[in-house]
Amino acid sequence: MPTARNVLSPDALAMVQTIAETGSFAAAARARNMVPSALTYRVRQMEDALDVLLFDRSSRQARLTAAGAELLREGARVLADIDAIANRVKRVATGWEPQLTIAVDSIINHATVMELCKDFLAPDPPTRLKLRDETLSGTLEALTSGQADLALGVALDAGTAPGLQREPLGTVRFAFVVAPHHPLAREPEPLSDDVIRRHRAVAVADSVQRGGGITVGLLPGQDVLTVSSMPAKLDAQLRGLGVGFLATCLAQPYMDTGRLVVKSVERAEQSIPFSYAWHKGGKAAQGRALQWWLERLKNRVTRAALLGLIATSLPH
Amino acid sequence: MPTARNVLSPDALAMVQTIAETGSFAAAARARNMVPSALTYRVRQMEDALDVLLFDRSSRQARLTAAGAELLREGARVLADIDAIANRVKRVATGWEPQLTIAVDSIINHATVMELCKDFLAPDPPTRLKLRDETLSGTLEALTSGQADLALGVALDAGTAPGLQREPLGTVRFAFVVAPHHPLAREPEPLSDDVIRRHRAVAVADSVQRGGGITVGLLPGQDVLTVSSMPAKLDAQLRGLGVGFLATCLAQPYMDTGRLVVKSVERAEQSIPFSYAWHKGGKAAQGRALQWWLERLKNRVTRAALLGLIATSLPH
DNA sequence: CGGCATCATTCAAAATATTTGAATGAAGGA
DNA sequence: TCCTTCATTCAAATATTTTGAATGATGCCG
Repeated sequence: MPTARNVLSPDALAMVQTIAETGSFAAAARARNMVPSALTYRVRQMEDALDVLLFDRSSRQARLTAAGAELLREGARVLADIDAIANRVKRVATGWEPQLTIAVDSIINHATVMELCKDFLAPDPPTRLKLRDETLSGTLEALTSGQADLALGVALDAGTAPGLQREPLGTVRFAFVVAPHHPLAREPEPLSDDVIRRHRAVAVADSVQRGGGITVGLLPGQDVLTVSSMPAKLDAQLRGLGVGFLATCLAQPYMDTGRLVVKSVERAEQSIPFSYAWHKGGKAAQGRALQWWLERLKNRVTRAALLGLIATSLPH
Repeated sequence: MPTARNVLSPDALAMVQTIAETGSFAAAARARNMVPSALTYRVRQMEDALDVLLFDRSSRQARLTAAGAELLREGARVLADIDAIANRVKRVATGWEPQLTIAVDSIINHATVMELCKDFLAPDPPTRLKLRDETLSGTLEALTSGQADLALGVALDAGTAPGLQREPLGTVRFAFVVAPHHPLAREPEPLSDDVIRRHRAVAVADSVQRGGGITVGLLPGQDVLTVSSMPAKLDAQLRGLGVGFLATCLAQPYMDTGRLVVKSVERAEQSIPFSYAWHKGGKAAQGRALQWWLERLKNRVTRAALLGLIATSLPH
């Protein structure tokens, strides 16, 4: 007793295609190096399993019924799927992961990440790439929760989790900067906490999904404008909507042109080391995609470019 | 020599699923009423065809490799597709079309069409329904060009094509109406062509795809605002953006509340009969979906509702 | 209209593929 | 260490598919 799952093999669907293309059972049998009765037998098997006639045989050449035409149409898509799957399974067996998810902190230079993606994807690897934008403790959490395979831009004091490997990217200096038209621009230095507290701060929202998240650099009782990334924080401060620390590498072009002014403050100035992290496991446990990225991240210039410390010009 | 197209049958994919779910070859064999060696043989066939190991056999229970996991993941979708196709082919064989396309003129009452669609789709027929909005000669052309199976709202003087069947929906009266704040509202009646020509007309664009299309009711040299449907024409005239004829059934609520004013004109007033049309062919050549619609369109109340001559309350 | 080529099918035999069941070696739990 | 249960091997049994000859039907061409 044949069932649909037994007889609707890709080869059977391909046979229906050949019949439609050649116009007759006889021609299709010749094209497939079969004897006509074998082809008749197999079509019958399909018709029995589906309990419908796929072909109208009242004329000399058998013609597709409406049901047969429907099977032809839908079957073409399944055929393409199967061929793609077979190809994909074979390629994954070579050691490449089906997918690699990278959590990218908003401090990380976006253009550099894109350049790396371009290099990775150029030889058409089997691995699909997925980027997730994160901020603050959300970057590491994506990794520890298993939602990401690699995290770029983890602050070194952001806690430690067992089972993770880390390597340093470099250190980012933060400066307290304001727009030149902001009232704080005219205050005598160094600025005290009391003076700063009277003005709105610009803060980046933590992208963490579990727990309360962290806030950085806020003074008690201070008004705050919350944005979703470091570039957005920069923009808000350029517009004089608020004040706060910015990575000097990010703010430097604007400091050079006078659109931002550095103010010295009584608080300790910040200088934070960032790293990248991935799950522990020897080289044998890592897919080739992750190995590719870890290899590229070893490069000193790449690291600096990711932190925006130099212009994007990666070595190959 | 097995190939991917031979061995990646839906039944084989289902077998991989059972192995993953039960956790071992032995349990999967029991679940499928097979002897263990038969299952081993079939897995081997798949592995040979794909030239990859789908299972790691170094432990007591065989475990999926990365390639095997990929096949499991992608295979689930193909399985669902195949089952849906088998179901669909069988239902199409019952006489229902895979798809029915209806061209609906913009004079037709939209809510009534939706009510009919709802009734048609309620018993979950195999036929997919596709509506196309058309205007003027585009409505009939969709039918004659084979892009629609049924046309609702064909003007009776819109030409005849061989091979079509027609039935009347009813007659729509058109009145020349203007917004009360429009300058023409204060002109003495009946309005001559010379007076009308000085004011912008609102015209509906013909949706026809071949040929130049037709324009209705424009005077030579008259300014025109072209919109895409009768409801849009009504809206433009309510806003006093232009003037022209409107179906009285469409304009009546606004005439009653004084938002539109009827003006008598020297030109002959329009009263146009509309019909619906489909391809010639006896009942045996029509799918059951088209038959359903033709049966419903025989009803006198349905016809009036489609022309907006009565409120939408269809008999079942 | 008749003849002929070619179509799809039937049928039984041949060939091939799949399944069975017993035996074996290995993993892993108590 | 012993025992259960795992996956595999192997040859025989069973099932399925293919073959090839014969047949009846369609439809083209002279």
